[in-house]
Amino acid sequence: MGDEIRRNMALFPIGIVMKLTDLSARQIRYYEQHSLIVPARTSGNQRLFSFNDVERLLEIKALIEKGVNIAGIKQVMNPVSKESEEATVITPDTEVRRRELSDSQLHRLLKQELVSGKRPGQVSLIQGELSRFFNK
Amino acid sequence: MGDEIRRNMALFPIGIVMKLTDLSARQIRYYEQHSLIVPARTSGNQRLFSFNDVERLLEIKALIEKGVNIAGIKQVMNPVSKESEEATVITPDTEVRRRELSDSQLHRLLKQELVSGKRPGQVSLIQGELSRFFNK
DNA sequence: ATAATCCTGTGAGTATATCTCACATGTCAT
DNA sequence: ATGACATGTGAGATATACTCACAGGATTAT
Repeated sequence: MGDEIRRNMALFPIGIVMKLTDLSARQIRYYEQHSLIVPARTSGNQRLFSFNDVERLLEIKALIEKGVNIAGIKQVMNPVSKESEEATVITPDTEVRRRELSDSQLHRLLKQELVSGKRPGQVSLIQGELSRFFNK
Repeated sequence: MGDEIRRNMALFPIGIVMKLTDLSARQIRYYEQHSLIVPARTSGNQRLFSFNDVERLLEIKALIEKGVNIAGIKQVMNPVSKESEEATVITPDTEVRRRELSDSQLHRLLKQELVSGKRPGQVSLIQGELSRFFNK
């Protein structure tokens, strides 16, 4: 429960996300334009991405590489939740809020199957990939 | 071992670190100037901070708030190193360190208030603070 | 008391990073 | 060939960050 809270905190500018995901800025913005991700913004309108955003981007990338188009990705991936849309932006007075993005396990299972070709229950490649960056 | 590698990955620009630590850019740069932290740089010379850097900054902040000066913080904290093992090298600032060391008042303060029950560099309280952001 | 030192604020001027918008291009599938 | 899709690229503007210098309050030393 409390586990996932900070994964929603907006931390990274697009430059870092580009390196983390090996996607171009154009691609990242394009995916946002199509509501695949909804990164937070600074007061100056700069995008700020959370761990969850990076995870989603890695999933998106994997699907793209499999030839899935945007519409297909929309079908397969969890829709961006209301809660995620108001990602936690860090401000001087931010008291971190508790929120839980818990629903649509069905979507998650579908996504995992499509992405990894594995049976549900297995950790997806993508999640494993992201964990290489900050979990271990 | 592989555990710590990613904690050392440069991810955050200074603006994010300011919010995470509630330190001013001036302070952060000043601490770097005195080698308390050594953030990475982008190709364009922008600072990039890792989780470890943020952790160190939170430790530094806690010490500052206790009235410890830079020299004292240097004494108490683990030296910055790429490898866990680092030889004690005599550097140009050794002289300064020695002079500060002669301040028995400071030394006693550090020993009593900061290293009580702990080994230097293991500031569990502060690490707990960082975990509020990422681990929970 | 005066001087020196430490730490942080602030401003100027410059450089880097990111933003939006528009147009171009390659790849498919009609 | 036409068109939709996904991405590249460039221009112009804004935001963020950089270094350097000076200022000043608080402490510490002379």
